[in-house]
Amino acid sequence: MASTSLPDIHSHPMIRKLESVFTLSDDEKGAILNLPMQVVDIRPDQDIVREGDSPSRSCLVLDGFACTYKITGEGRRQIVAFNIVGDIPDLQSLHLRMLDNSIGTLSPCTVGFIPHDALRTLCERHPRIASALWRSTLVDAAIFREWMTSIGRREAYSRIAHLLCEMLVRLNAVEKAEGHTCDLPITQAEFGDALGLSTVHVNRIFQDLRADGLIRTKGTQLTVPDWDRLQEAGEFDRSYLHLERQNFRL
Amino acid sequence: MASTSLPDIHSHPMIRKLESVFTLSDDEKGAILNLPMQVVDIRPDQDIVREGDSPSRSCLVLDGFACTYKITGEGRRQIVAFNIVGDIPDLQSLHLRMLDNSIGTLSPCTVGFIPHDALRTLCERHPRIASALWRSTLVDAAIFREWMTSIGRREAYSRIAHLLCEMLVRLNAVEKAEGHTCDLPITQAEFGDALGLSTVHVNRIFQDLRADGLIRTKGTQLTVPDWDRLQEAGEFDRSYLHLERQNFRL
DNA sequence: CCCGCGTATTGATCCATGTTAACGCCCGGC
DNA sequence: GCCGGGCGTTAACATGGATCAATACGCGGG
Repeated sequence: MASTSLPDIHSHPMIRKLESVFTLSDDEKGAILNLPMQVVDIRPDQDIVREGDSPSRSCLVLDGFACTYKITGEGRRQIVAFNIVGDIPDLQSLHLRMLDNSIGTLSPCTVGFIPHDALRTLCERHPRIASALWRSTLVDAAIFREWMTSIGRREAYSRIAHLLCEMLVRLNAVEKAEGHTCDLPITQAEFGDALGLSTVHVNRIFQDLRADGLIRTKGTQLTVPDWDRLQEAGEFDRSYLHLERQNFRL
Repeated sequence: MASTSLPDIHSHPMIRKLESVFTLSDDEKGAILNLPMQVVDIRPDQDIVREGDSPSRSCLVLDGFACTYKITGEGRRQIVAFNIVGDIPDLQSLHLRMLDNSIGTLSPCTVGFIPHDALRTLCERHPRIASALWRSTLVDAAIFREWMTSIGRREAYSRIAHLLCEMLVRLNAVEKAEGHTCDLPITQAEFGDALGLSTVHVNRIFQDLRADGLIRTKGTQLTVPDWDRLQEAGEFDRSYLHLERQNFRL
């Protein structure tokens, strides 16, 4: 599969992501740019891969919002992660035969499928890239731990505040937010599925957050007028995101 | 630091764990056996490492039960993982500068501290071991996802049933259970902290599970008289544990 | 054999959040 | 400009689980 060439080197989301940890050599950058990648556009609310699949490739989110989720025996959905540009939400399938979760789009998405063979070769030849990819799966795990803590031990108000803080910081890190404003094409029902709350309750709390002046929304756009108070409300401390070399205005 | 030599090759928990995925060469086994390891006994309810630490070594659980946890701003505890023999609960610190969680003992524990240097060298020289360690952090993440789903979307009864199934399967995998019986030195308060429930409610549900004939307890010992029904009650499907080559009686 | 302490158990009451069911708004398609 | 569907909003009511406060049990130490 030929790779669709991207405008310039720094716009490759994988390079951008890895460079947030350390500087890549030209050789390493070249190896990434030469990865075979099948680029596909996907409509909203479509599954990219399904629980039980044994994919032979992983998907890199090039644009849009996706989510990782599981469905309960009773048919209830738990979203365990929101995936944004640069994320490789099923990188785990490189080492685990069977997917234990599904991944679906929330908004229109562009994703790049990269064969496992190519990734394995990349890792063998470039140990630093292998480490960086390992690291990125460890950051994902850190986010899981934080979400678990939110869902298990924080009340709805701070749970939502926390998630909004996280999304804003992560989107800033990939330049998909301008300061305290970002586009967040996530419905209240989807927030509920991520936070273990009902849609109705999410709605109630959103109104409280607005009334308290912590957030403002306009369509899918979120603005945070009082970043400090939102962080307090959510007990948000970004260190679990393990961001390094970030150029935050936040 | 000299390694305390262990009885025989197969009793090294790390070898046993890695061999559950693929067969190690003698060379690989030797490298693991030669890892420098400081062996320490730790009393119950002691922290092994704390959130915010930047350790230069990782700890391998050699015996006993430990847990990974976070404390909320309001001082509430969320246990995000139970650690048993063979687990390396802070392996992540090999690639992430700062720990985003604490790890503490539940029962008396023996742990082995292995310097990061030694682990990094091991990974460089033995790529298959590196992959296996990466894999094991991915399995940990899969367990996080499953717990999140339980906490977010399952009611208390099936949440507890699910966790008991998981512990029994994991303990069987490391030969720390005999069929449907195992020693589980975890208090009801600790179960509560792991499941996002109050101690009182955990107690009530345990009584329901006993009354329904799904479990029996005697001190810290758990017996599951009806494995099928317990699995149903917890919607338990072990595939997320990604066990391979297991010799289950279960 | 008794004491003391951590853990399990119980009962009463409260409340955060779920459920159900309308209704309304906005936006894209025709 | 109207229609339809998804999403947000509201209200009334139900409930799982939290909290608080005793009380009981089991076990190691003296």
